[in-house]
Amino acid sequence: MSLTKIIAVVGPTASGKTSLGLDLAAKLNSEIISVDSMQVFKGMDIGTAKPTAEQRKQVAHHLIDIMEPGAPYSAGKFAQHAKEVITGLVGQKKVPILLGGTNLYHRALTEGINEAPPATPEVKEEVWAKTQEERYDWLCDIDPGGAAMLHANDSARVARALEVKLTTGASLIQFQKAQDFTPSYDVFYLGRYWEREETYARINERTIEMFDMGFVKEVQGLLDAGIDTTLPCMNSIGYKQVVAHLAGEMTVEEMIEDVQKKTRRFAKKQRTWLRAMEDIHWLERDQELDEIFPVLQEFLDK
RNA sequence: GGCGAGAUAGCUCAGUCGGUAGAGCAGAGGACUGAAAAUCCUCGUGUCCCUGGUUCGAUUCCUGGUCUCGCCA
Repeated sequence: MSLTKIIAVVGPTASGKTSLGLDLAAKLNSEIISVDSMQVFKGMDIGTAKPTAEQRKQVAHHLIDIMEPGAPYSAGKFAQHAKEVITGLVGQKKVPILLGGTNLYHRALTEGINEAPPATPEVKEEVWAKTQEERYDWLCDIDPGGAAMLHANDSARVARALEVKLTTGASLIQFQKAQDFTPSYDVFYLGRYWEREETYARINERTIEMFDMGFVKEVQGLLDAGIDTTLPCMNSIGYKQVVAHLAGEMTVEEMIEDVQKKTRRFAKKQRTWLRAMEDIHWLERDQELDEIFPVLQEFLDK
C-alpha cells in the first residue's frame, strides 16, 4: 500500500504560514487542516492569530474552533482528528494541507504517538496538587525507570509519567517501547524562512496589531464568560499577560513588551525544533510559491 | 556654586581586607511522545569612567578630572 501524500506547512510564529497556506490551497484546490493547539478553542481568535472569517470562507479550514476554551485537548486527540479529516479529503481527491506551529502535533500525526491514555481529571488533580519535589519522589518510588529518564525539575513530564503509571499501572516507557509505528503519510514539508531579526521584527509588529484589533477586549470577554484563568489555554502567550494587566498587575506598556518577548522566545524554540528537521523545503522571505511549486508537483506526481 | 553618593556584562546591581570579577534580567544553544503558546537543561572576558601616584602588582588605596543622581543654595 502506498503512502498518502500530504503537505505540511511549518515555521515559527508570524512567519506567514497562513497566507502561504491560502495560496497553496487555491493552487491545489484543497483544504487546510490547522495544526495548532490553541486555535482549536472557540473565542480565542485575535491572540492565536486565527485566519479571518474571510480567509476561512475562501478556503475551508479544519480543526479550528472545535473545542470550548479550556476543554481538554491533546496531541493524541489531534492526531486522531487529523487522520479523520485527511481520510475525508483524500476521498475527494484533495491533497491535505497541514498547517500550523504546534510541532508536537505535526509529529504526533506523522510519526505516531504511544498508546498511553490521557489521565482522568481526578488523577490529574491529585498529581498536580503536589509540589514538584513530592511528585518526583513519588515517581522515583513507583516508577524508578521512568524517573531515571527525566530531569527532576521537569514538572510537565514528571507529572505525565506519574499520571500514566497511576491510571494504567504501567510505566510510560513501556508504552513508548511498545509503540509500533508504521508511517501512513509521505509528507512534503514547506516553510517560509526569515532571518532571526526579521522574524522578531514581524512578531513585534504583529503583537501591536493584535492589541489594535481588540485583544484586551477578547480576553475580557472570555473572563466575563467565566473562563478560569488557571486553565492551560489562559496560560498561553498573550492571554496570560492580558489577564495580568486586567488584574492590575501590569501596565499596558509592560503587557505589550512581555507579550512580544514571550512570543520571540516561542519563535526561538520553534526554530530550534525545525532546525532538527532536515527535510523542510524553505521559501526565502518574499519568494513566491511558484518558485518551489515544480518541486512540489514532482513530489505529488511521483 | 556647596555638600554627599555613585560610575563594573546589553540592563539593574553585587564584589574584590590590593593578585584583572559574578548574580538576576535580557540574549544564545539544546531537549521535546496525550495540558507543547506547556515543561526542562546548558551557556557570563567585560577599556571594572579617565588621569597620574603608592605598590612586585591597582578595577580595588590616594591625587586630580569628567559625567550622573540626590540634598542645600
